[in-house]
Amino acid sequence: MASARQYAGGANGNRSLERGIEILRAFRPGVDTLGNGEIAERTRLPRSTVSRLTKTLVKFGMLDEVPIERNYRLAAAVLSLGHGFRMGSPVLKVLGPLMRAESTRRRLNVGLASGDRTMMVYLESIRYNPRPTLRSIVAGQQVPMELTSLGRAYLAALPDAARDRLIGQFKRRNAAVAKTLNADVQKSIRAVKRYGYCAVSWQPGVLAVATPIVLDGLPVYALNMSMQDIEPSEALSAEMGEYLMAFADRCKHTLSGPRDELFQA
Amino acid sequence: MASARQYAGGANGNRSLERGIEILRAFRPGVDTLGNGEIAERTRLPRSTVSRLTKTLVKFGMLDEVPIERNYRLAAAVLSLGHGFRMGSPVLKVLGPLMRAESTRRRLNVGLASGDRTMMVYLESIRYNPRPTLRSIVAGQQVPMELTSLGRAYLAALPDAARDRLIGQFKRRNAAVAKTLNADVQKSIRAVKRYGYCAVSWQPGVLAVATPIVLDGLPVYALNMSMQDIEPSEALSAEMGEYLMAFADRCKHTLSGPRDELFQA
DNA sequence: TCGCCTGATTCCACTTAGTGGAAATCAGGG
DNA sequence: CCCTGATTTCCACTAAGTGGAATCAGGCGA
Repeated sequence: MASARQYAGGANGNRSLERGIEILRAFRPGVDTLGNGEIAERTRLPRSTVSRLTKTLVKFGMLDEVPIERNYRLAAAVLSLGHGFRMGSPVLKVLGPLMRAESTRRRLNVGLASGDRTMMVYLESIRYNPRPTLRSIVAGQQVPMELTSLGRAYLAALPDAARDRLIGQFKRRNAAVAKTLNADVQKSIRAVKRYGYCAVSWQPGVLAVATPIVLDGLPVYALNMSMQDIEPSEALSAEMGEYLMAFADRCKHTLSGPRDELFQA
Repeated sequence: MASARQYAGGANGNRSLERGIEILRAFRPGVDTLGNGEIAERTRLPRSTVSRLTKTLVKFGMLDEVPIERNYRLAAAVLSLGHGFRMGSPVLKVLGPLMRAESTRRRLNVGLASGDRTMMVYLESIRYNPRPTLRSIVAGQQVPMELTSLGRAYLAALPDAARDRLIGQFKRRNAAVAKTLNADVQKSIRAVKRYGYCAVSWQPGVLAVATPIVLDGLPVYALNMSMQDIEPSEALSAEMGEYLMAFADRCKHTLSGPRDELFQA
């Protein structure tokens, strides 16, 4: 007898699809391959259900089987989707070239990100290096929202309800440091509201500043600049903040110019 | 009364999940945003069903709503998945650095791709340019399997059944040129089997050569080299073929060395 | 080599979750 | 303000999905 608890089905969504997506999301950087058992544990789904869903995901190209180890890894189709996302993003289309030029001009890293649950996802992260061949561009990398300037700038621009919901999740996730962390987050958010940007050094020797980009009818983005192998200081923060705000102004100007292009092909 | 035709459900898969994935796949480069109506047309699904599934996809971060136009676009989470795929790919982990070095050394484009349905998907495409700042790396781009050296090398290495299924799809898709195209494809496949690689010029002024990479327990990959703004010729094909085969040998050697690393973290 | 043992897959009766046509709602333009 | 075209919600229906139990496969130790 199925003891299944109710799923508020009907018009509210689709349970199987939700579960399938959760399975895909169980594959994060660091966990390259997962077997049905591990997936079942992580997603807290019955094993038979997982078995069926992974089969479907394989059939539709989202997962590859690794028969030798009886497990799965993400398949090439997810990369196409990611590429589609980047190509379809009007903001990236406009800001990408500007960001690359600015990275070279200022000799620092420039990034554009948006939120996904409790993480920030880089649409593009341009890693500056004095040697041109060592510069690189990364897309899709995740960084924690509550610990980074990027995430805090994003939070500052979010509608109150959404922000509060997220902050609740940070607390639940890491109750130990919730107090002090929350204070830091609030401070950054106030900084964004007052000065337009916030500065955070969450990795030793790295200083980052970030500012939100808000466009009507589009998700909130955050733009950052960062340098590594430096000594974080007030003065440096202020200087990078200047650069960032000047750049963000140019970005917003460019974005608001041919606004139609944002929504047309 | 639901006139729904049977879906061979049960152990064979999950219909809702299939449909949800098809909706995501409807967003291809070129179609940045889609409304529920267009999605319904393209996927041939009932509108109410699409409405429910898109709602779920939004809730789980795979789609963003564009309320102003009442439609959807791919969301940041798909980019994370793509990044996860790249980070989790043991082959790319090993070959990426080699490919970048080889691109610089030989002054040409180097790419690694795998198949997704009837398209090839670049895990990495390194675009050589004399000016280092203009070099770029792209991931996730799709190119047609039957028209490219990449795709034909891939086909040549596929198990017979899978290859025949795909060739059937090419024919169905474009019955007009099926004859001549099929001959070309077969010729390329024979070239791969005889010489290890095939050469194709499917874009004017661009010549590409490709060879398959087959590893036990992993999907088939194809490695290519290409040059643009040149005059395709037999001699050039042969030269690039030499380079490619030499490089592929090094790749295979590197891959088979620490084989464990392919499957371990 | 053989048989245990762990984990994946398939089976199957149950019923909930999903379906799709129709009605209601919404947004936008004339 | 009403009309129009599209989208969302409603709702009765039942097929599709579910999950526990049985079966199967494959690796390991004896």
